[in-house]
Amino acid sequence: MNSNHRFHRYLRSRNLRDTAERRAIVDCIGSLEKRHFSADDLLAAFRGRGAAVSRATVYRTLDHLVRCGMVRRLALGRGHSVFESSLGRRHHEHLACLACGRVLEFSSRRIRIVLDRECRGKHFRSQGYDLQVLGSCEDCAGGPDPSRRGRG
Amino acid sequence: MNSNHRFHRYLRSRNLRDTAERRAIVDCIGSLEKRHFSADDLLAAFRGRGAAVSRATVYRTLDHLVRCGMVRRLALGRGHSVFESSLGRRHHEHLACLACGRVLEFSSRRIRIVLDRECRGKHFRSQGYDLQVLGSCEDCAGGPDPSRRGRG
DNA sequence: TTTATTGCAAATCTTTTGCATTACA
DNA sequence: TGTAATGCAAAAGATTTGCAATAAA
Repeated sequence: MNSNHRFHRYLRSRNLRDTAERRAIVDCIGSLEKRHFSADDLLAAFRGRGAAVSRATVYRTLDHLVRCGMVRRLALGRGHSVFESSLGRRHHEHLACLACGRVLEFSSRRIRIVLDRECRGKHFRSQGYDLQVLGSCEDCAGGPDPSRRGRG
Repeated sequence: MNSNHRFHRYLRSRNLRDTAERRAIVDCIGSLEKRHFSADDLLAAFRGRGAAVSRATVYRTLDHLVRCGMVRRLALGRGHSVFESSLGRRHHEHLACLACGRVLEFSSRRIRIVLDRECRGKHFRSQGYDLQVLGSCEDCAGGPDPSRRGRG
């Protein structure tokens, strides 16, 4: 498995251990239907399949996955992190509907170019970026309810 | 005061009340030295000047200010919101240094154009957007975590 | 007078942490 | 065997909420 192999290399390079729990979490993320998920969604998915991993381990493993670039941590919700598997996906931006929670995506080479130039000019070393447009999608066009921000 | 007047109009249009606490909070934000502040920074500023407003009221008022566009809620920190007064400022992007917390800013017409086009194409009604590049600033070069990490 | 707002404290919610136990390497 | 990882429960934060008292309109 590609993802397991990549994680394995990361763990090994840092003298971390390749545990059953960590592998299970990577697998579980790979099989989630939702592209964007919270730590709690992961826990729920585990419960759903009978398996079990502690909440603490989920958080600790997500940190590793973010650190090694296999998962992105997004700022879509409020009060909690929203994650996204970035395996085999090019960087992309988000259009998040505040009314129904739907998240559309798009990718723009032009934006990447602008940012690269900006960072270079300011001698800023980028480790990645996040861009989200908040508003309402086509279906919710009527009247978005801005008080209902969260749950990505 | 321009900002008080704008807030006043917003309150009035919604049948909300123009209280001393709300006015004090708007004033306090206007006099903060920090451009980016947390709810707690605001509370501290109040304590510093002898005045007092409850934590709950600060949160409730910040919500209103965000709703009426006088304050932006940023996703710079983790676990808490960072706010920024948007009065009299054009939209801008952030380069946030993970090591020292410094936040550089820049503005790009080109990015706005890309986003406008994208939203139009997807019939998405934008209410605003947030773009932040995370990484390390010139002074902190090397970063908090000098591990391998590419892609900007 | 009517009803939104305030302050307080308790409640929520998400994430982190200390520690004894378990299990990779 | 040595040490990192796990699970649990407690802790830590940030934010929200119920409610009685207060104050705009």
